[in-house]
Amino acid sequence: MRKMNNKNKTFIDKLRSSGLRPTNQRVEISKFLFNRKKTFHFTVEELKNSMNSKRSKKISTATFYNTVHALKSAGHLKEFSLENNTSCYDTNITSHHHFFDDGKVIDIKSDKITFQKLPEAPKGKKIKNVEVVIRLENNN
Amino acid sequence: MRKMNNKNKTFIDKLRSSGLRPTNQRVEISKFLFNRKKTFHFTVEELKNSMNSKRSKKISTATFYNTVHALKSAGHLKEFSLENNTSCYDTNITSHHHFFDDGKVIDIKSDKITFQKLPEAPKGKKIKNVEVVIRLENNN
DNA sequence: CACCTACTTTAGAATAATTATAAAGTAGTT
DNA sequence: AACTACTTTATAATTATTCTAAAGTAGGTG
Repeated sequence: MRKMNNKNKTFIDKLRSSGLRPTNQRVEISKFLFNRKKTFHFTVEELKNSMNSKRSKKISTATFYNTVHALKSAGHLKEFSLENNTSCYDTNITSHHHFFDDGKVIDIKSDKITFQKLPEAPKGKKIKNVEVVIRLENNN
Repeated sequence: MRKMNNKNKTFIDKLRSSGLRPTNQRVEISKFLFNRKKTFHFTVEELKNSMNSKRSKKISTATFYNTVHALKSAGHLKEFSLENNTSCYDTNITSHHHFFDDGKVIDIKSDKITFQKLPEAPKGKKIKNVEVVIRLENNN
């Protein structure tokens, strides 16, 4: 018997409306990612480990990559690069900035940073977005 | 006979004063990186290819990685991550920002961006640096 | 419902960037 | 000239990610 509850409906709709078939794996991953209060930062490897450690039937690595890319393309995830050259994803897709604190990533709400001066885009180009990273270190 | 000119002296001193033995490979790489007017952005792979294509005696990949890391640790290079998860290095070590334009990186002088508002660092932490990336796209 | 087809998932191989290893070479000191 | 610690090198190993091609499934269609 297939599990199904009213939570799933939300994610099935979310997937469908993005042109993605709501397969079991995609629904499970969506539920894991989006069914939470706080925004969530993760690498694909971390996502895979957290989910699969709780599951008897594992989801394959390729599916995690496929699904995360699909969700990103659909605009449900934001991607950014960490120092150590791995892709990190963020369930907070609103425009915002980040603290980087030794591998840990903390969101900064967009309105916490405002600019006095910004450069013009080179000729023929325009600004797509502005992203600020504030690197932290320990006091003293 | 060992090649030696007054340019080399500069880089030998630069290496020595950073606690790095001025080996031939390191001097050559330093000369290639720092003996130019404009600042230079590169990945290790690019550096290796540009230098080795002109050389009969090739420098090994590991040495390029070792030397770039050593120069970075000594504060002569800045590192940043590209979208495609490769490390990019910058010979401009002064505080500054970047335009990212489809893989191409363009420096933005520090004084071209000023802040009206910046968030406070979390308790026990302080701000190490603030880095802005302005992503560009084509007009229209 | 039975079937069809395009989209998905999967295990495993392939790739790319980087790091580790350990043997041979070299700088700088004695 | 000899010594020793630091470097370089080729090669293997590792890590993150993508590719491949075969097996599975969603969502029509009749």
